[in-house]
Amino acid sequence: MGTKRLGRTQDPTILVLTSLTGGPKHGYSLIQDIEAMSGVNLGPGTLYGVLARLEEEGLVEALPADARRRPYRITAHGAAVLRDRLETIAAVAHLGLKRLGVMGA
Amino acid sequence: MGTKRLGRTQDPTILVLTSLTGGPKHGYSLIQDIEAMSGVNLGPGTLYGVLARLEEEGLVEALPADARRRPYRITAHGAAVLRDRLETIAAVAHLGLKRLGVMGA
DNA sequence: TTGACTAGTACGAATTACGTAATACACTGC
DNA sequence: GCAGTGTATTACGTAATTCGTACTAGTCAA
Repeated sequence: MGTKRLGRTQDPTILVLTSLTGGPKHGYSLIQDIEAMSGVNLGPGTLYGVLARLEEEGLVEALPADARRRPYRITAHGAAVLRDRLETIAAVAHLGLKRLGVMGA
Repeated sequence: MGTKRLGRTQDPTILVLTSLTGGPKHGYSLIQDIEAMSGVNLGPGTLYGVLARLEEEGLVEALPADARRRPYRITAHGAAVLRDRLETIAAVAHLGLKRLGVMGA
């Protein structure tokens, strides 16, 4: 019951990067922020996996961590890549909403 | 050489459904339309896999096919689910672009 | 010291994405 | 008539990702 899930259509990568545009965050606080801004609840497996890949690709970087928190920040490169992606995504979403007859699209 | 790829961040499901809001299409023409509207080039494996899953979930339905083409149409349920999804996606994209300092966001 | 919340790690399982190859029809040019 | 190009789908294997659950551990309040 509940929400039929339509594939894996959460795009955790984009959600993480977008959340980080609001300032550096550590994993747990990313989970909360993403849930607040999108309703998507990422499990730890997903989140930390995404973070590791993003760091590997230089799209985010780790900041000095204390014992309990490992904060990350989006890099300039990450911001550029994200911007590109978001522009496409926004255009597609806008087109779709318009064709679905949603007002203000 | 091209776009460094950031994980699997293409969301073929959303792309297919959004393309179908422009009217029924068969697989091959979906590939072309999606490429035109988003720059994303879906291989046949991805496209037909997504279509099969969407049909199974009742988000799209097959129309009478001739020998060579199997057209699909988005269902009312599919449209409702998509609309929901696109609204979230648009909101996230808008927020991200705004925070990235993109004009007109 | 029990319980709730914060943080992150470990790990397996199931889905998905994605690419490549193969098949087949239609049409064009030579 | 046949080679080549474009349309259209199926088949298939693999690799990557997502996602859930369970576990560890520190902090803080009652």
